Amino acid sequence: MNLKSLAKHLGLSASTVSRVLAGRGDEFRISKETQKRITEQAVEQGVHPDELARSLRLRSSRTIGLLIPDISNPFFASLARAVEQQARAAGYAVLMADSRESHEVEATCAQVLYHRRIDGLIVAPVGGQSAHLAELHSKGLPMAQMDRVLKDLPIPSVCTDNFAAVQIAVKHLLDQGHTRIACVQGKNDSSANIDRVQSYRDSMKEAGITVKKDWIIGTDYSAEQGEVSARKILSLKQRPTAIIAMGNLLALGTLRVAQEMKLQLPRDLALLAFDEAPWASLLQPSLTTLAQPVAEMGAKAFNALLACISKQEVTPLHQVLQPRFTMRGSTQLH
Amino acid sequence: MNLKSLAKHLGLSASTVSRVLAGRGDEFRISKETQKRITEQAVEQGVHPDELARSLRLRSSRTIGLLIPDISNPFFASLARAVEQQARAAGYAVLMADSRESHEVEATCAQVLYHRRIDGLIVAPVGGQSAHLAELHSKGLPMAQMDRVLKDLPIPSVCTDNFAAVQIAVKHLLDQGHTRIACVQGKNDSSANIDRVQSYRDSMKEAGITVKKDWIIGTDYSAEQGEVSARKILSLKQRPTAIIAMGNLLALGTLRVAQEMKLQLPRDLALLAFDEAPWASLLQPSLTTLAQPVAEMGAKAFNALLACISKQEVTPLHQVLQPRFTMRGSTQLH
DNA sequence: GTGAAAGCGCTAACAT
DNA sequence: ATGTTAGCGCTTTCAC
Repeated sequence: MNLKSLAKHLGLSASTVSRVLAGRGDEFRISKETQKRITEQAVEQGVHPDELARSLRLRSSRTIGLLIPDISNPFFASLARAVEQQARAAGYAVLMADSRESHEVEATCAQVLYHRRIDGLIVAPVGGQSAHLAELHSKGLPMAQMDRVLKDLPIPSVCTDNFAAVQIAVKHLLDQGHTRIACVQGKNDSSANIDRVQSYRDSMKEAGITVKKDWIIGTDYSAEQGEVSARKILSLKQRPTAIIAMGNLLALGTLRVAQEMKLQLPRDLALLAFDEAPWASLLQPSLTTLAQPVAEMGAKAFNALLACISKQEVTPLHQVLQPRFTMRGSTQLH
Repeated sequence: MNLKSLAKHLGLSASTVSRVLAGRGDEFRISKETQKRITEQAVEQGVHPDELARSLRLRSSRTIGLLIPDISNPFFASLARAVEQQARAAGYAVLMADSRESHEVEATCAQVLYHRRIDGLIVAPVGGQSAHLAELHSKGLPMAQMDRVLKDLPIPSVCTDNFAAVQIAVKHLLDQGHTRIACVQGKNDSSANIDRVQSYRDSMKEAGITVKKDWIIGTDYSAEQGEVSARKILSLKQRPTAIIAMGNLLALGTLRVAQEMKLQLPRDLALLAFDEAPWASLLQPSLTTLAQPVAEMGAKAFNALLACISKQEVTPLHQVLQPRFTMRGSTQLH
């Protein structure tokens, strides 16, 4: 049952029905009586305008794309949730795609979404390459970036202050007397990771400590890779006494190795990790974390996108949110 | 740039271009030369048929809806990932919505998706109420259910064998000498929870143990609720010696309380939980789990939906997958 | 081998 | 205060 047949059934034109159903009856001075007739019948027959047809006609689908590298990572899952909630509240639907940390998948997904006429795209880019996204942006697709930022593109972004976060982390570890501090890093061309590692280098240099090249290891954000990296780091002759894990799954991988090697935290090894997780406080000892404000990040990214869609200026173009540091037992002998 | 303007640019009709771009050039005996001209120009100009317009014309959007109660729960996040992957491989896009465990939100989301002309809907229902979903189903919307099943609806479903899972769990705990076994349950009108609790009751009865009513507590699947429930259970005068948590977050909540009360696992309390999680093996002691085959569940749900969409019979209507039991330290004194 | 025309269901400009 | 018409971009029937 569609709008046109409802119109016929009521002896009215499709336009009139359309106007009333769009809630613009008064605006077009449709008589109260007609309005009532239409609304009542529409409810009774369960008639709603077909969104597909509307989208085509209005040149706007009120749908956004959400492109994420790994929805099974709790950090991104929470981010996705925040975006979806904001979007729904604003009357937008969300086409979700998981790029699986692959540039190729990211590129094809973005294309597919684009051809489905999304009004805008929120992306947590895989990182490293930006041409495929730049192309869509130059074709006029409104976009916003979250978490990871392709800085060569003039696309609004929202991310955590990764510099500040790692500064806090390193300072904390130095305060605890550590000097051999290592990093289990994530995807090494993702902006988040680049910033984190750079901040680590800066902070270490400032403290007068030479960072050995074996102290920064890792290729992606998975628990498996965390294990591999941690195993390398903890097998060094001069074993580091502290590790900063650049993601919650990396921390898990690192912990697995620490247990396997029977290292006692924080005595034999201090561990500090990005991302708050419900299990962080439950480990023995509990895990010191750098929480990223996910809900805020998701919401701000959506708002930035909304601004782009309505051709407004987004200022600042790149928003940086403060992390929350929670000191727990994994780094602190009390 | 669209198909029509490309046609004009080539001095051809839109029909011809459409046919070639749909890969049906040979079928319509379009000359090889024309085909080549079209394909080349299309690539060069980056022309792709507008999916919105196609959907309208073809009466199929090649989009499915995915309605989930809480995407930030790792179990559902993994499920969503599996569905999205299958869908993409089959050329479908996924409109994702999070019902936040609310019937109202679920109902509105389902409506919204329906009016966006999704070809089908995969839902992990909040549970308890089914009328809002039944309505859409009776309107002809192909549907499939995952994890939780509304058994009064003739809609295909895929879920874990919750009966078998809890049977294994209870048997294991009995074998360890426990008799006062309690449940931290999830949403008590979700089918998964109902089955799990029923199986618990059956198994206990079979073992000749009377289940006290204080032994089954809980209202939803969150860590917070897990805490509340566990606190009640562990404050009973005759404290249960074992707890089965019906979800991974519930287990976390329970653990929090156990730590707070300085209970030593498994000596003072045995804990066994649904859902495998990357942190399960890392806790001290590690957590005994009942893993659900999420990837398989997501894939099978999508396949069932696909069958519905193409009007095929789905048999069996309700698929039940076997859980994987992993015995770890939280239930076992060695 | 290719094109013209109709129509998917809607909305907006232009009637009256 | 409401209707008629055109058109969003595509596919398909029918025509030549």
